[in-house]
Amino acid sequence: MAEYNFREIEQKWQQNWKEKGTFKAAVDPKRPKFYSLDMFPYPSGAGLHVGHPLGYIASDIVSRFKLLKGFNVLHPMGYDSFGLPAEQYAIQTGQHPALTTEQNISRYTEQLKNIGFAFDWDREVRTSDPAYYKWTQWIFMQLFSSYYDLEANKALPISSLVARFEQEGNAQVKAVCDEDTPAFTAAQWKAFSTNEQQQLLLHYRLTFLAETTVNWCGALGTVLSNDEVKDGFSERGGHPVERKKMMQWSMRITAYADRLLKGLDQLAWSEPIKEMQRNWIGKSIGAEVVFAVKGSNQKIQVFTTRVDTIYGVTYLALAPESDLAAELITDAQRATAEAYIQQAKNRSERDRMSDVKTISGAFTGSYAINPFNGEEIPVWIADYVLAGYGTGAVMAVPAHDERDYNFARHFGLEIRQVIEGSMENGSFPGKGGIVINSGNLSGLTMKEAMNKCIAFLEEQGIGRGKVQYRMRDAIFTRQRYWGEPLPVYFKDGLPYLIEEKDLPLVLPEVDKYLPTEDGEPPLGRAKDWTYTTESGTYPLELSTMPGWAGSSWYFFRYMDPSNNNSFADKDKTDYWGAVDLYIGGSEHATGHLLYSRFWTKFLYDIGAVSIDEPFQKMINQGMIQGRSNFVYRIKGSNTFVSLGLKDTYDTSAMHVDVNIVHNDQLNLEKFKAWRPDLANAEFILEDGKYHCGAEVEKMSKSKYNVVNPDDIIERYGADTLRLYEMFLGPLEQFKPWNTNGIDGVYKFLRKLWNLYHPQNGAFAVSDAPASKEELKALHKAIKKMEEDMANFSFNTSVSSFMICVNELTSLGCNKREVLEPLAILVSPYAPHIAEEFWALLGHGESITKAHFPAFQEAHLVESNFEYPVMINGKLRAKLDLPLTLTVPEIEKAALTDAQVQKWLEGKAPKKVIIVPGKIVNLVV
RNA sequence: GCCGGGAUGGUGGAAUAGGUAGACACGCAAGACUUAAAAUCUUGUGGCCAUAUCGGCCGUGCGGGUUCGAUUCCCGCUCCUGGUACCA
Repeated sequence: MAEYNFREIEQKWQQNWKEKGTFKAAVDPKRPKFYSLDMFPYPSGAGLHVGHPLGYIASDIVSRFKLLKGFNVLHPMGYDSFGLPAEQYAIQTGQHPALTTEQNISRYTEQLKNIGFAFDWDREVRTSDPAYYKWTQWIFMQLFSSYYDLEANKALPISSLVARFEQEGNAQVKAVCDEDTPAFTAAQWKAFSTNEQQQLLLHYRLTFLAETTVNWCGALGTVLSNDEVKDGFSERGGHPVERKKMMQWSMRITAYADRLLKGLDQLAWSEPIKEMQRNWIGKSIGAEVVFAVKGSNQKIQVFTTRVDTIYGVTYLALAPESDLAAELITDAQRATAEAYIQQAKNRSERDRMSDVKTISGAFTGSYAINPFNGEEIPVWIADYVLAGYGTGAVMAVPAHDERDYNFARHFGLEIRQVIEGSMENGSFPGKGGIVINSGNLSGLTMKEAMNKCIAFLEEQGIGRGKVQYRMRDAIFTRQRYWGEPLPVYFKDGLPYLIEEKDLPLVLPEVDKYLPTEDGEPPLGRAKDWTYTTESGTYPLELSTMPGWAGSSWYFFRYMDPSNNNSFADKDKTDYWGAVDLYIGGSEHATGHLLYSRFWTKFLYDIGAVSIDEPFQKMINQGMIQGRSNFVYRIKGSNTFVSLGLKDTYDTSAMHVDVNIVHNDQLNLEKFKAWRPDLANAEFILEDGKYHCGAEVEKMSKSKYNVVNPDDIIERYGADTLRLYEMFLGPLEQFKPWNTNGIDGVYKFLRKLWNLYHPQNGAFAVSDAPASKEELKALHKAIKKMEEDMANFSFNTSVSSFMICVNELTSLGCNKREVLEPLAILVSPYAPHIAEEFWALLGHGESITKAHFPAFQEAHLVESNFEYPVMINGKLRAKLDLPLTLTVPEIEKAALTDAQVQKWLEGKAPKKVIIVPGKIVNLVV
């Protein structure tokens, strides 16, 4: 083979890996394991673009590096194949989502295989495969059959809870349950009907059916979770979303809030992602205080983080949505207050969010009693109070809270300072100050006052210390077709699990993928969507699971993908353990990454797995943005002006396909062929070239800036694509895609090829021993690669390969002693060409079975160092000196140097700083 | 508003236990090869000044500080970017 023929080489080795099963992983207790995982993709109809493989290439490099280091590597790939786009497409075209999904998966798989990943394809999983979702349904069943025990601080079987109820009722049971769970004795429990008992158990189950306020998206006909809604619009499709009360399945993720929070400390994730999760969980420590209402037996419960400022409370504020607000309105205030509630309700979520500045509210006419000093304080309705957080009521302390302050100023309410400090600039939180004007709390610090207040509240039975979370329980149902059916049937209106032997509950066929005429989800159209038990035939649940169900545990399934008796064999999950490296986008910070942690902790609690955090180390790759190119058309003509001249004409910019532009220069022939109306286009050029304008935008078809990896591979090969994606910049950084530098990487591979093919393209290596310089060039690269692997700094490794190859080329190196380790070194980045070299060098086995070359410091040891000599902070001379010199010897050498003496002008330096092996610095 | 991340040549980027700023690559320019183009190779390439030589000055978003020495540490800003938001 004369030239570097990447097409032939890459096809050959991809075929070889497949035939030999090179990347098959298997449990092997003798070798240390390494689990390298990518966030599996949703197979969209648009196919893979160059942004997708970025993270996969990085994890592939790490995986191949770990193989060379002797690890047993698990590196799988699969598809998150349930989802909205396939269903929307089904609604439009009638094509079954399974078919669309199948086609998209084939396309993705083909594209991925072209890049030469070291995936064990035998372990591929698909969340929409019944053999897979059988176990998603099984996990759901375990959640339904469990409750969270606060004493054991873990999930326990619901049967043990029932046993306790039979013994002692629920008064002493410390478990996570709904706020409105009634108290009952053992005798009462036994007297309840089965229905009543089941109803009560739903208050405790880790997945439960309850009326919840949900994000309803009418256009999509389904409920969405908070993280699927952005600014009042659906994340997919951008349709408006409204708040609506509906019967929904929920997951009691809040039971795990504290463990999810604490677990973060042990994880090697980036600080921003951990911080996002902390904010999302939103733990606040405070107190619940009950205010009596004057002349009524109504009570107002508030949550506050600053109970120490209780003497500064000058009004209470209720959310307009709260039922209590409506009840507390007196006749005198009825007209204005009810009008206000109506007005607040009519304002959409979005209005309320975008318009934060306007202060509005209404007085109810009622007064509450401050339990600490008996003061009467007015009760207001205010839309800055959110129904969904805490109790939907706040105690307002205008002196020490900015929102309360603004509200009080606006409505002329009292502002009473209770923390030492200056009110000159309005309210201040005063967290470090001393409490004043507060009866027996005066003189205490915030912490002391809080403790005293909480003790008082608990003693009086009118409140308690409380931890409040921002995170809500996760809604677990979607009124859609293309998802996992819930393994639940209804008897007397109450949910029951189907039997485990009947799993999987397979998604039924329907005639259309739309809701039924009476508004039921699409499964309402299925024939015989019922479940038969000994006692009769009952309707099955019509909703399906959300997109995050299948992705919350897929990392376990890879360990044992075809097991039909359990979701994964315990011996296997014990061996592979937690993911050692997880690479994916940061957009899943609060969704997928939180749900996966939750399910893993639950599976740990029930003894199904031995780890309680799924992802030990995570790297978030930055998004690849599009880089659009523009041409400038003279208005009303078919003439296009090059970038530099566009302002001398009256032009309008037009997006041009980036695939017919190279290094920002337009290929005129391809441009004319691009669209029929451009066939007779004319150009005004600069220096004979047409320069295009460029801008960074999102990658999108309409902007003609989508770059497909297949095109790059066709032109340069997969090894070039892999190297170039890494060379583009740090993995975690957001960066626009542009192919401007790709030629350099391609050139590098050809130079590398030439090292092994020195004359007339014929392969030849010499067995002569390598020179000192040759070994030095090699070992510099080995050292750099090892360091970079530890820091996930892939771009700098590519540079170091280039330096190494440049040096070896100028040394004319052709020694096996250097070229053999060099092939191993580059093999994680450019596996195809490396395999080819390895075979040419006479090895029968894949290069992935080789050992990473051992770095030898001895090859880098220098005898001399060129000292920079700085005089008054400026570089003035360089001195080549032996590294064995002592500090006084270096000083002497520096001071006698002619160049240095010139700058010293005969004066003796005031100060001499010498760092051996680094620098000489003289101060005059 | 709050919480993160960032700003270095024409471009992507490199260098932080403080120690020669601009590695590597692209682009550009000049040259070689060629009928020509492509490809390839060689040389140069931060800015300004300079008798264009010796060389000098300025330079890592802006303004200060610490230090013999700061892209790196500290203080105060500007801009870009991600997340989140009337969270009590």
